[in-house]
Amino acid sequence: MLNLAQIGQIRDFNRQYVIKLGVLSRKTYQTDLTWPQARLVIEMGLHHLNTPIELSRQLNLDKSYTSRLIKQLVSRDIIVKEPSAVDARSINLRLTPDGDKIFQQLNQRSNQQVQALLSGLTPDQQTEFFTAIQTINTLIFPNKK
Amino acid sequence: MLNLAQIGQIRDFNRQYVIKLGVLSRKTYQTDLTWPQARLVIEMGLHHLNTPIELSRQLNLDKSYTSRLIKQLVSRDIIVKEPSAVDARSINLRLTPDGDKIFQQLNQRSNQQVQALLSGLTPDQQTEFFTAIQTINTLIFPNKK
DNA sequence: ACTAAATAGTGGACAAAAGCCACCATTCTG
DNA sequence: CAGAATGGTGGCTTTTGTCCACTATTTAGT
Repeated sequence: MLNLAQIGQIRDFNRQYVIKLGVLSRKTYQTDLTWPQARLVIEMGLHHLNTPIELSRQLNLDKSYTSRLIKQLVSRDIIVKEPSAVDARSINLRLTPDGDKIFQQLNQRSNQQVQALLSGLTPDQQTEFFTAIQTINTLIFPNKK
Repeated sequence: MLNLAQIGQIRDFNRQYVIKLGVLSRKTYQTDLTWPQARLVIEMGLHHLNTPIELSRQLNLDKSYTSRLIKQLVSRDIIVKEPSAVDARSINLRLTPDGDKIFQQLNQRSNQQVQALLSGLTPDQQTEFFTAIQTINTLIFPNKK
């Protein structure tokens, strides 16, 4: 078991890391999207989540809020709604070509942000960083394919 | 240099970790504080930041917003303002005895949350986790005492 | 097959969180 | 000593998020 000083260090790290990532990533890069809108688009493009309920669960957002965000994106021709073939209560969402362009843009800039974050490190240090992330990932989020 | 797949894994981790910590930590445990208020109290208790400007910088909050949060905490006798001896523009903040109790409570529960997060791991895995956090910490936040 | 519970989505109303701007007072800098 | 920078505050607005109620469908139990 870890002692209190160690727990404290973990919490310190957590606070700092969250703030740092928040600052870095809350940018939406000339896409005219708000940050929550961009989160939806990124999840759709990256993980191919295509129902409102999946998105709201993944992003931990209220489903009515999610519904409104989707509505905003639909009205801007970034995503489209289609009826679900398997569940009449549900809908399938799809990025439009415009939406996909926006996703590509967000995705590319996000990659650049991470690279910038690591740009002060040597290649060896970057690998060390990556390995540590993998370690934490498998320990904390074990149920991943 | 890391390749795109690795960058992608890091970003995946970042997103998940931020969401997880957000969910876990946004609780203020019967303290009747809002989350931003609690953040201020924790920073004060933990790092002894005692001016509004330090707090706003550390938490990355707008200074007018910070000012309002402080006002709320003062009105609830959780912190007090005192004139600064060294800079007449500034103020010193201090937790009242009540405020300190609240801090202790928040702090203890936050520790328990981290412990709960790690409770599914063996002691060896917990140590592995801690080491990985330390690695990332020193790589990303090198300028720490 | 039938009913009750659970689930997906929506909208109204509202609260919480945060940002922008202008301003004052003080301190720092050249 | 003038001008720039800094710390703090308040007005005002926007963004973000929550709660609740409701409809339509699907699932589970019997």
